[in-house]
Amino acid sequence: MPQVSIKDIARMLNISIATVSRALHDRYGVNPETKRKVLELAEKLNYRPSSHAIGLLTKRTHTIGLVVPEIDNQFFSEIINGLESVAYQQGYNVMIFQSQNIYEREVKIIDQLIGARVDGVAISIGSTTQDFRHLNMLKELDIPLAMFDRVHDSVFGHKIINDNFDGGYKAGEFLIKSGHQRLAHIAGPDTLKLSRLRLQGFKAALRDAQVELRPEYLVYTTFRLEDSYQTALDLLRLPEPPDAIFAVSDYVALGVLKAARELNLQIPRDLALIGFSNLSVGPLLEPPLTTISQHSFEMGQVTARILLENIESPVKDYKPQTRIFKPELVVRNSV
Amino acid sequence: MPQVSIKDIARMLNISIATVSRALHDRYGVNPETKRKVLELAEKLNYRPSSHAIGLLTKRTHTIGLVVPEIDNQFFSEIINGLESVAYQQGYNVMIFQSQNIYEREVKIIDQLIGARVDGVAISIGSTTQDFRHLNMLKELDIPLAMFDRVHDSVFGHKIINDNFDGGYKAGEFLIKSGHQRLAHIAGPDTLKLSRLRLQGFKAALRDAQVELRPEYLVYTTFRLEDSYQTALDLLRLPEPPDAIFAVSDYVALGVLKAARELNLQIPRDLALIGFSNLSVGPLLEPPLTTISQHSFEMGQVTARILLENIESPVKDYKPQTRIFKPELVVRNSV
DNA sequence: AAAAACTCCGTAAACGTTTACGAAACTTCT
DNA sequence: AGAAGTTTCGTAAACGTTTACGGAGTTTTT
Repeated sequence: MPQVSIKDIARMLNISIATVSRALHDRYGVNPETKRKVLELAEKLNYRPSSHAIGLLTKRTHTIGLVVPEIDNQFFSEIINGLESVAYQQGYNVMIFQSQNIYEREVKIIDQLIGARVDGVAISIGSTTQDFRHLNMLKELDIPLAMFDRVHDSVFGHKIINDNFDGGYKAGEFLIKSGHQRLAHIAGPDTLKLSRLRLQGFKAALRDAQVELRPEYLVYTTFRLEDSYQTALDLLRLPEPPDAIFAVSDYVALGVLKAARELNLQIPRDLALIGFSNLSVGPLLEPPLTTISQHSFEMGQVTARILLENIESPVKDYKPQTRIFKPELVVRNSV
Repeated sequence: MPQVSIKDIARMLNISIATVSRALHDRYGVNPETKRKVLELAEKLNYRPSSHAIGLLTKRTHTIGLVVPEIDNQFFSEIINGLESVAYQQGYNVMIFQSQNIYEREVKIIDQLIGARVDGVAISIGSTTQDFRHLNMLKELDIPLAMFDRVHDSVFGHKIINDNFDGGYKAGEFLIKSGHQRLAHIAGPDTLKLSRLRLQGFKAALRDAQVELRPEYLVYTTFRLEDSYQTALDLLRLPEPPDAIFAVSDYVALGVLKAARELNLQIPRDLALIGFSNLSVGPLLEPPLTTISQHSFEMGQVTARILLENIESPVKDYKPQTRIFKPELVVRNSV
């Protein structure tokens, strides 16, 4: 049998739908006997209220839409968990979508979220997105928006970000303090703001310590393992290779690790290595990977809090908030 | 300004909602001029159809609900990606939920999915779930159900599973073929069927090769890294330690790796190690991890296909299908 | 010039739910 | 016994959309 509605129950019990509704909601003024019958039948028929009907009527869905580039990325899945933990606690539920870094898909997802009349949207913008109209549309529709990690200045909404500059700085600083001079950086795509900032922070640390960054020691890669492995290999095969590498992410650092093993380089003896993100496998690598940690779970929590506060407060025109998280150096044995 | 409806557009243009609806859907019999005006205004006002209204009316949502224990688990996120790829292609979208292996949450999610009137449900059952009424309810409500990886016999629905017995068998067989005799197994919780099956397969391989499995070489652990590390440590500190370990998962194998390093054991010289799942970091470990691979992406695709076929076909009482995937040995250097 | 056909559009019902309003029926008070 | 209050319930509108049906107005046919 298909889904049962409040109408069906009313008909079967020969009462009105209003009474059924009241009984189900434990409202005042309904005969205990009637109520018992309603609840019993509802239970028996597996009645579940239609969120469509309720959403249509109340214009509230108690749902927030969450868009990430990809979920098979520990950083994002930790953020998701943080965000969900807060949302559930406040009686909201979370619809998760992946943009796969494909612009068209991101737009389509946003359209769907608008269509689903979610109460708010949290997003980490895909790397290929250049046009932000779909996001700014949310403001016009009075749908609160929170961006995390991958944000953009031209978009109206809350921003919860990492201080990537600071992370890069800390990485450079630590490598220098550990006695290294020939520092290299394997950077991420220049189109990504986080790549640029980590690089800038790194450069600033070298400048402050008056350490030179040789041009050939600054190389770029994508986040694919093959690429970072190849890039690292090229870097380490230079006539005069670096004695320390700051990798833009732990994933990339894994590529370096592989390349170093290939060349029979001992880490940290021959080469110091520091990553970024604090992957959970980090401590289990040989050697355990020194890295910059990003408070991902907490970022998710804060994103949810800011968004929910915005949703629950009746203010029409909200002031976007910005929260910046300072990354943290996690010292293990790779430096 | 808040969300615009078809009514608003009709009012502004002094036409009826029916005409607006027809114009938007490119239906026959609407004046090109009128149509132009409608489309223009809809575009200008960022009109998006309410999925609630449509869902209410048509009883179809083109949405499937996906429930996994956790997404920060590569196996599941690969399945999700496989499932999404097929679903999107067929014009469906996917709502992802995490049960966190908490029974109450799983029930609540199912209730929500019923309330949201999704067209179908795909689930990997949480490890703590003992009561399956919430899942069997789906059948009563004519909502197609597909279970993947963690299924249960008493639930009516499609089943897409791994042959975990075969995986365990292959692991044991390979270790023996590689010349090892003192084989150990670090098993997962006995409550999980996949743990029991991998163990049984492993045992069968030993039996077939007439290799003894010493009682002290069979130990249990959870999937937490700390636990598997400790368990491995205890195992390797036995007076006569094993010379080969089959770990119930790659995560657990990581714990073994750590323990082995702690004890200065060389892998594969002093100890052979084989995992299960084929984590993406596997090839980057030292040594690269031999493992049993599970075709996760493909499992997701098949789950989607079976579910969608069921959804699109008008058959009322469907026959549950079962698809069994054979895992595959991936030989690297840890054996 | 009337009939027929076609073009374009509006009316209304339906989906499932909540809730304001009001109306019976019953109980209590004076 | 009538007034007043209480308990219990039903009516109806609204949310946004699709679609069957029918009705004008216009064009074509005979």
